[in-house]
Amino acid sequence: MSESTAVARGRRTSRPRGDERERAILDTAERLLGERSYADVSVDDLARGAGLSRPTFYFYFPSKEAVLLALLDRVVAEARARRDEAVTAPAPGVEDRWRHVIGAIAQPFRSHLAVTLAAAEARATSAAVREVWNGVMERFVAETAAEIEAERARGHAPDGPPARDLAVALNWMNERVLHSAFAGERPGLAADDAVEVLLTVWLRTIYGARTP
Amino acid sequence: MSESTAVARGRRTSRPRGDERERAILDTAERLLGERSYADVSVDDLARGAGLSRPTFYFYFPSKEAVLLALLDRVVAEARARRDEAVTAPAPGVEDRWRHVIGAIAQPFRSHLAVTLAAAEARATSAAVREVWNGVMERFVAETAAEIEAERARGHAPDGPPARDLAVALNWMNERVLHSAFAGERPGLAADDAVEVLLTVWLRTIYGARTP
DNA sequence: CGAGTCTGTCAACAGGGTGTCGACGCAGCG
DNA sequence: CGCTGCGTCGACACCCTGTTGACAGACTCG
Repeated sequence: MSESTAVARGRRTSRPRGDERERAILDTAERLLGERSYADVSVDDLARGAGLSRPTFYFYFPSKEAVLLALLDRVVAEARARRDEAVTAPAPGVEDRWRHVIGAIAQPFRSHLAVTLAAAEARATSAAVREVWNGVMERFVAETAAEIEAERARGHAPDGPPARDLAVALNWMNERVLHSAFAGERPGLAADDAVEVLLTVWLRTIYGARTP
Repeated sequence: MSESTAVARGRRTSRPRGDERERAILDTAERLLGERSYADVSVDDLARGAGLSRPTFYFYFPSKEAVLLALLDRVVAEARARRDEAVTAPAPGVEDRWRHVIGAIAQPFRSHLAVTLAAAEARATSAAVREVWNGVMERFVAETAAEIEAERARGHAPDGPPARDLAVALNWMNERVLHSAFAGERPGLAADDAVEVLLTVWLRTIYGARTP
């Protein structure tokens, strides 16, 4: 897991060639995934798109899945970074804080729509993708749970089910609702409205009422 | 869409044979899907499991997908029926009513776990499965929205975002959380706790507080 | 400066899946 | 009794994946 960053191919005295082609594959993948589904993009498409033969593709990546994982890693890392930013940034109030956290996570997935949708599709069959994805969710859940507990400790949020259980429900909700909004699924929310609706559910669930 | 029921194969003077084999394929599918993933079950497995050759399988079903749709139709129909029951059944209070509705929908999907997980997997690639699934969700959402509006009209539920938007978020949440609970994904809730946690989110979201 | 080694490349193959075609047997029916 | 059509399957065409083995060019080190 977390291939891409781990693939620090050793000494590269004067061989920019390899990196270029790896890049070309990655770029081709993101482009093609914008046009058709993950299942409909073959290794051959990726190779040809990057100007090489299929066997040569396998020199750079062990599979189509690995390409997606590399792409996904970048998006996931960005989402994590944005969330951290939003959490530490000063906010005028509790409501705005949560709004920014939810929006910060959503933003990278929205702007890399092709990768997001491909990952959601591949997750159904690829254990590796599922692992990365659930790892991200796990972290969001743990952080959310801690934040809810802090609010309860401060006396701002009422008691109720275990904070972690609520965090699980809320984070999975966000994942599913944002996915359906981004993919234009029906039933679904408009992508621009989604964060505000989700925020309402979060606030009411955590604080027992919209205005804590 | 909705193949199975529509496949009322015409006059069958004395040919119970065909129905038996169709049944055998369906049974084999549900059994095999309990053992491995949808992707790992081939048409050949289905055919052999039902005691026929691959080409003969195609006499009964146009594809593996069609078999899953037939299986899914039954589960979906049951979920719809259970929900209708729960809605009309007398309930001691508002909270119990919602609890029974959520639980009623969850139950058939839980007891036909293999089909549920296979459908979730296939939805990623099959437009037909997605259509059936989203059709079910659409109906649940519409009904939920109407129920929320009724509660608002009665003065029991506070105003807020459009009822339909909340209904979309809540129903997708249930779908995703129940799926992860049933599949044993992490992060996830214990299958037995899930309904109660979801109920809390529903009540707080709809009524603004746990106890309306 | 030439032998060795490493990166990069691809034609050809093996294997497994899907869906189709054409032949064939075996009912019931006129 | 011979026709019609359901049910059946062997064999085929096709597409996709991942591997093998041979080979070219460049750097590198004695």
